[in-house]
Amino acid sequence: MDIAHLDRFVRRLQSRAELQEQTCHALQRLKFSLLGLRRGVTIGSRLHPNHLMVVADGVAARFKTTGTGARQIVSFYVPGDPLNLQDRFVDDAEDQIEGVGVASLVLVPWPSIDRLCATNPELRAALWRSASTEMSILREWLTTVGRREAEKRLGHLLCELIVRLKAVGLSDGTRMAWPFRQEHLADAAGMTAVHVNRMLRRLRERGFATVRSGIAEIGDWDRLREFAEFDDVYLGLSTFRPTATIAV
Amino acid sequence: MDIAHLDRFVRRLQSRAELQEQTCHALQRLKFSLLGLRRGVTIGSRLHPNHLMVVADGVAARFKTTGTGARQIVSFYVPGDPLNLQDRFVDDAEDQIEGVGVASLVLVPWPSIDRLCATNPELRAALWRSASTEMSILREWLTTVGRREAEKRLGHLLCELIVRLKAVGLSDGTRMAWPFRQEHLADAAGMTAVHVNRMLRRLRERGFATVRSGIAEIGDWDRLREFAEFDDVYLGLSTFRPTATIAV
DNA sequence: CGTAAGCTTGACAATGGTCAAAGCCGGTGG
DNA sequence: CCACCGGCTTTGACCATTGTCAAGCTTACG
Repeated sequence: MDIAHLDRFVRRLQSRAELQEQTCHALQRLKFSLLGLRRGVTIGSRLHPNHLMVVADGVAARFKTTGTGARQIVSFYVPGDPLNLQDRFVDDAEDQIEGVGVASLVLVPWPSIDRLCATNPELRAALWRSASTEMSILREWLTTVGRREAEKRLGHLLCELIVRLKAVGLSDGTRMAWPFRQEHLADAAGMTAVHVNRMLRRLRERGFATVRSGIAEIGDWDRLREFAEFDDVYLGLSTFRPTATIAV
Repeated sequence: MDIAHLDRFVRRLQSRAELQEQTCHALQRLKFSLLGLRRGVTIGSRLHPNHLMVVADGVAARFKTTGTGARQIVSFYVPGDPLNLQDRFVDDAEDQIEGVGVASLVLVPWPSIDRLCATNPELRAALWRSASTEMSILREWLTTVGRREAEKRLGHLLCELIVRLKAVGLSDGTRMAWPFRQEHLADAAGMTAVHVNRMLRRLRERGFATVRSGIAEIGDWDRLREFAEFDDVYLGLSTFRPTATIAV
C-alpha cells in the first residue's frame, strides 16, 4: 500500500500530461513520509513548508475563515491531488487544511522534487498543469457559488467529485465513498447546513442522487448533469477517459 | 509609451519576486504586438494560444456564462497582469475576456518566453508566483462571494483594486480610475446590478467610498478596510510597499 | 442503554432578486 | 445651440430564496 500512495499522484499527473516512463519511475522512487489526519483535525497549509503534500487517502479540505467566523471551503482534495503546489514560492495568506473524515497525506521534500524538475521540463509542465487544473476548478466553483442556485450547487459538487474520484479509480461513476458532513457541503457551497439538508432532500426526491451517510449514489447521471449544468472540461481530464476501475 | 507596456509587466513580477537586472532587461527586449479591446468587446481566452497576453492599459475581465445566461466574472486584470499564464499547458474550459472600458493587451509569443525560462529558474519562479497570486485572489474572492454579505463584497473589491493599482503606480491609495459599470461589479460579486446600486449608496452614506462615473475615491481607508475584512496578504505584495507613485 | 454528534423539519425573518418607471448624462444630428 | 436618443443609474414596491432559531429524531458508540 505504501507504494500506492505516490502511485496515485503519478497517475493523476499522467491523466493530464504526457510523462515518460523514466520520469514516472523517478517520481515513484521519491522518499516520503506520511501524515495522518483524523476526522476534523486542522493544520495550517504552511505547516510543512519544505514538503509537497499529496493526498494519499480520504479527502482533505482547504478553507478560510472570515472575520465573523464563517468558513469557506475553497478546495476539496481527493487522493492523488497535491495540496500545496502553489505555496512553493509564495508567502501570501495561509489557509487551513482539514481532514474530511479520516485522511492521510504524503509529504515529499521539495528539494528532491526540485532536483527532478531542474533537468526535466516535461515534469515541470506536468506540475504546472496540475496547478492550472486547481485554478480552473476554482473558477468553475466561483461561478457556481456566485451564479447558480442552491440545489444546482450541490448537484454540481456531486458531479465534480464523482468524476474526479473516478479518474483515480475510486468510483465506478455511480457510487462513491462520502465522508462529508452536511456542514462541509454548506461551507463549500456558501450556504447553511439546514439549507443543504433541504436541497439534498430535493435532489433525492427528483431521483438525481442519494446521499446516505458514508455513500453517495447517483440516480440519473444524465439528468443530474444537465440539471446542474455540469460539463467536465474544466477538470482538464478530456484526454483521460478511464476504463472504469472500481473501488468504492 | 511602447516600452512602458512590458515595463509594467516586469514591475509586477518584481513586486513579488527577486529578478536580476539582466533578466528584467531581457524581458523588456521581448518582441510583442498590441491588441486593443474596445469597451465591452469580448474575445476567447484562447484566441491567441501562442501568445502570453498581458494587460497594458485599462482593465480586463475574465468571465464564464452559466446555462441560464448569467455571467460570473472570475478575475479582473489590471495593467501588468498576465491573463493567460496558466492556459499554457492546459486545454480545459475556455473563458471569455472582456475589456472593461477601453483596454489594450500586449501579446508576447510563448517561444520567446520559453527560451528565457529554459535557462532561468529565477524567471520560472517569478512566473509561477504570478500564477499563484491569481489563485490566491480567486480563493479570497470565492470566500467573499460565498460568505460575506453584499455590502462587504463591494467594499472588499474596492480595497483589492486600489491596492493592486497602487502597486503598479496607478493609484495614490485614495483615488483610482473606475471603468466599471455596476453590472461588472454585480457579475463579479454574484449579485444583481440593482443591488449593487443600493450597496454602493450605502458605502457612500457611511463615508467609506464614493464611486462616481470614471473615478472611485476612498473616504475612510481604515474603516472601509475593517468593515470589509480586507487584509492584503493574499495579494502577495507583502514585501512590496511602494512609495506612492501617483497617476489616476 | 445513554449520550453526543449530526440529521430533519417547521415556523418565521431577512437579504437579495425581480420588475418597472423615472432620471441622468454624454453624444449626435438638425 | 438645442433636442433627442441610448445606455446606464437610481429608486420603489413586491417577491422568493435562503438564513435563523429551535425542537425532535436517528445513529454510532462507549
